[in-house]
Amino acid sequence: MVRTPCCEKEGLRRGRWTAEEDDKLKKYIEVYGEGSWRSLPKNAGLLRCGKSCRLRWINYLRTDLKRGNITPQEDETILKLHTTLGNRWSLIAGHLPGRTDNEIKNYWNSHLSKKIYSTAKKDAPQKPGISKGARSRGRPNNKLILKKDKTTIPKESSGSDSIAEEEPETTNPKEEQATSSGKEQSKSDQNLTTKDPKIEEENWELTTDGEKREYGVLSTIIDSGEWFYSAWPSSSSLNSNFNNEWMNWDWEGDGVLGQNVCENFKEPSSWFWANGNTNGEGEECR
DNA sequence: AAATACAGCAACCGCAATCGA
DNA sequence: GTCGATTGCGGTTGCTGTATT
Repeated sequence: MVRTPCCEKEGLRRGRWTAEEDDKLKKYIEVYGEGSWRSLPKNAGLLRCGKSCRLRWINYLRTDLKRGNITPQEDETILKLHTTLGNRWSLIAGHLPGRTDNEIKNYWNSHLSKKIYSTAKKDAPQKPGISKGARSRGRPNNKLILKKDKTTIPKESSGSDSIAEEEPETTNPKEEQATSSGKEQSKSDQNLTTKDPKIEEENWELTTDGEKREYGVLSTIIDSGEWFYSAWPSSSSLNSNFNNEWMNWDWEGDGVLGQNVCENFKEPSSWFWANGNTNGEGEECR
């Protein structure tokens, strides 16, 4: 089936919007309301694609938008939500009134991902053969990964939100970027030439002495029985205490999947992040 | 001062989901 | 149930301003 273009491209303007165009769009929507994006440009006297009009309105012209820099509180909220939601920017934006998914996505890509990535790189033990300069403009897959074999798969979970979010191993940067949302998961599934891994996910509440501190997602690969934990602590620390067993977190980046190096891995009951503030420990298990 | 590199972000593109006839 | 149109989302591109050499 041939895709129908969202609008005819001929004669339409592209690129940055002018103040005049903004004004036309704003006035039209104020009178007639949002929607009917396909017919809107013609009716409003704009030489733009309807899709472009919608984007411009949603991201910049809406009156309920909050302008200005992301605050430290918002920064922290984005980090925490990204831990559990992944790259589902619209969902994250839903928790930040006045912010748009595009804004948050840009902020993540230009600020937070770098911040986290540099912390991980600095703190994590270096693997031989990892080229530090290998990553250029690509987006890192900055997620902590914990792997374990089938014998220790926990049976119970504290949540049931099933989100296909993670692929266990990808070396293609393009694939790595597409693993963070359910939608993108299905997208990349379509592109896989090998067997698709079926992943079951469980939300875990990370606590210390009954105090809720953080969330993460425990993903189990059904076929292989492998499982791994994916989360970002707000501290970006690479260590965690797991039933008093110190674990060494590695990170997935530059196409390298990290591994857990501790023995005696037990079913989790309580967690806390060793972020250097909440405790003074943080030794790695080697 | 000019050239180059880099960072930030607005906008575009393609795909999937949803809607409605 | 099917199919085309529309909408929404997330990845990516490329322009622009700023920093560095």
